[in-house]
Formats: sequence, C-alpha cells, structure tokens
Amino acid sequence: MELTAKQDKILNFLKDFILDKDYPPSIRDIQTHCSISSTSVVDYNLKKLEEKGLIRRDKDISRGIEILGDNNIRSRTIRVPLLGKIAAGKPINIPTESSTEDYTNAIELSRDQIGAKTDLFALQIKGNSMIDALIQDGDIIILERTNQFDNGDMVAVWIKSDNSTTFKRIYKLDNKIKLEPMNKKMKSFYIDPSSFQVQGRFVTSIRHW
Amino acid sequence: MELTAKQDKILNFLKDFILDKDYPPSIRDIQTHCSISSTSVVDYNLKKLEEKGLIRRDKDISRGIEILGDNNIRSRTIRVPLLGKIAAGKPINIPTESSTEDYTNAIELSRDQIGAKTDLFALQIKGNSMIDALIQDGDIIILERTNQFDNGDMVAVWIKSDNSTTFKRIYKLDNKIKLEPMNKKMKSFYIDPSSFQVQGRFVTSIRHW
DNA sequence: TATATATTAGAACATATGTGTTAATAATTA
DNA sequence: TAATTATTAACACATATGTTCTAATATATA
Repeated sequence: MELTAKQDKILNFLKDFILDKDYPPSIRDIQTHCSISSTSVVDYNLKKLEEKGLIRRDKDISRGIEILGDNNIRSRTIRVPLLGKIAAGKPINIPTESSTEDYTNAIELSRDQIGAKTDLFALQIKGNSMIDALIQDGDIIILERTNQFDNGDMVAVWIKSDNSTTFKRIYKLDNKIKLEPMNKKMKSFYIDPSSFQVQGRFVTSIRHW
Repeated sequence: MELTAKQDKILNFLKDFILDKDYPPSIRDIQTHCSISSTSVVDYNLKKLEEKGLIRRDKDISRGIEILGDNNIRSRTIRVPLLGKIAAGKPINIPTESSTEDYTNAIELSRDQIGAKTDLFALQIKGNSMIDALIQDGDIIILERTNQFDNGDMVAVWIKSDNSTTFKRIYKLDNKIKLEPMNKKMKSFYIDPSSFQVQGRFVTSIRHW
C-alpha cells in the first residue's frame, strides 16, 4: 500500500512541523506548506494516511493528529522502571506484574538499545560480584521479564528453597540446572529443575556516569 | 520562582496529556481536567507558566503549547554520530568539527546516560583490547569532544609522532604524559606534553545487543 | 488597617479549524 | 470507448478554541 506523492509530502511535513513546533499542524497549515488547493483535499489525503495506518486522527479536535510507528519520534524512547538495587547474592524483590506503572524511579532508554523487547525492568548493581560479565558497581542492568531462557543466559532466578532471587548465568544440564555466578571466585551450584523459576533475562547493561 | 499548586497541576496535566495523545490539550481540556472554573483562569496561569520559562505558547494557535526544557519528553533524547570502528592500537580518524551533522550513522541516547554534556560522538570497539575497562568487542563508547582531561581519564588521544589517534587512560606526570592501555598485557608509554592532543574523553559505554 | 497586587469568575467575542456538500477533473478498469 | 473509481476544487457551515473585558475575591504589602 504505497503513498502518493501528495501523501508522502504531507507525512514529511507532519514530521517536520511537529519536530519544529512540538504540536501538530492544522489542516490549513498543511494546505499552505504543501501547496494544496483545498482543505478538503488535505482532509481527503489525511483520511488515506489514516487508512494506511500511518497516522491517527481525533475527530473534531483541532490539530488532533498523531504520527504512528517509527515515524513518531516519541516512540523512539522507552521508559523502564528501576526496581531497586541488587547486591552480591542478596535477594531482590521483583513484582510479578508490571501492573502498577510506578515510574517514580525509571530510566529512559533509546529503542536502539533494546530492540523490540517489551516488559523490561532495571536493577542497579551494588558491588563488583558480576565483574566477569563486565558489570561493575553502580552499573544498571536491563532485564526482560520472562520465564524462558537459553543456555548461557544471564538471568534473575528465584530459588524456592531460599525464597530469594539472584542474578546468575544459567545452564540446563541433563536433569539439573547449573547456576554460575559471574565471578570466578564464587562457585557454581546445581538445583533441581522444579525448584526455581527464571524471572528475567539480561538484555543490556548501562554504565552509570 | 516557584509554581502555585494550580500551575503545578496544569504543568503535570500538560505532560500527561501530551504523553497520552501526542498533541497538546486545549484551554478547555485543561480547564476540565484540572477542575478550573474559567478558561480565563487557565489562560492566566498559562501566561504565568510562560513567564517562568516552563512553556512556550503560540498566539492564536489552538493547542499551541510547547513544554520547554527537561519537562519536554522530546528533549530527553539525543542523537550521537557514530564515527566508525576503533580497533586495538589502530588509528581513528576524528573529524575536528562536529560541523557536518551527518547523522547517517547515529545512535540515539537517553539524556539519563549523558547528563548535560554536549558535542558527543560514538565509536564502536573492535576486539577486546579494552577489556580492563570492561569494554568488549562490539561495544560502543561515547566520547565527549574536548581537549581537557583529568588524571585517570580514558581519552582518545592524538599522537604527533605517529599522526594517529588511540584510546588510552591518561596520567599527567611531572614533565611527561603517561598513556596506559586498558589491557594489562600491553605496556604503558610516555610522551612529551607538547607532542599530543586529547581529542575526546570517555563518557559511557553501551553494550550492543 | 489601608493599599496594592495577585488570582479567580463569568461571559461574550473573534477566529482558527475540522467537516460536509457538490461538482469537476484525472486516473483506472471493463 | 464507456464506466468506474480516485482525486481535486471551491465554498459554506458548525464548532472548537484562543482572547478579552469587567468585576469580584483573595493574598500580599506598606
């Protein structure tokens, strides 16, 4: 579903205008700057752009135009809740739901850094117990909330017997799960597949300045 | 210059509304949602907010409100040009000016990660020669373009005799400059203060996913 | 307390702006 | 070519929306 020249021109003008002014243009702004003969033609083409899923319009609202998808600069950033600090071996408390969108503590990330992943949370690292993973004191790690994992993933894992969660590298063996600290000085240990649950998988880390 | 409760409420509503709808609210939107008795009161307080430099209004333009400064989500992101790859010891070519804003290769960063710093550029690291700085193959480093440095800073430094630039940890000694590779296996070397120039200082690193 | 200043209230006004109608023209399709 | 569809055009209309004016009330200041 391609765009006509006029529609393309309008879409680009929308981007430029919003980038410049920080609010959307009116129909007549578009008409003038895109050299279109009539407001009805603008309206007509905006309807087409909406049909094609590129913009969203709010009826009867002046300048009620929202650019959708990657064209929207706003969506190039994502806010990730910073749930707390995690120290060596110390348990962390990860709310099971991302329900309460309490963004009092949050960091903002570029989509460049996290791709299409959703449902992320962040933890700040205390101490240098993860130095082998090139993560040092004060760094922030971004985790994807999931129960899945692949061999070698760095995951936040809840251990039933301790009722605590720690951050380890995980490997699935024949009938055991190996949990390896990211510090050579600490020993790996092995648990039963039924007695743990992965709570989140490492996505990236951020060096705090 | 503080905000009254009403002004604070309006400013927060502005943020929320724009975050939600992607276009600013009308005077009457503000009136309704902030439980204000009259449009003129809204107008009055918007004028105050403008005087205090928190918003900008465009006369006679419906929804012509722009949130300024850190309150503006748009400005919470910054684009940094990715100038190229840097390998162990290999020279890098850093354009002296940030003039040509060639953003064909750029990464987008959250302001959270770079603070108030300006004039930044990025380099992608090849190899593991900076492993002591917790920087591994594929990581991207962000540098601040400057000639200044403090002892222990990680800097991109241009060396006259080689006519090349490398990435080193720098120390100012009595009458020499010490350049220390970020890899224990490589040896430090010392140069004359007149025969080098710092081109950029390390700000942060980004783990590439 | 008296005076000045800041804020609130209600209403009316002017216009900025989205929408609809009808017709003409251009581009596709049968 | 004829019929259908897509697009353009001009205009009028309704209303969404910023602005202004005057007065009342609250708050700060002398």
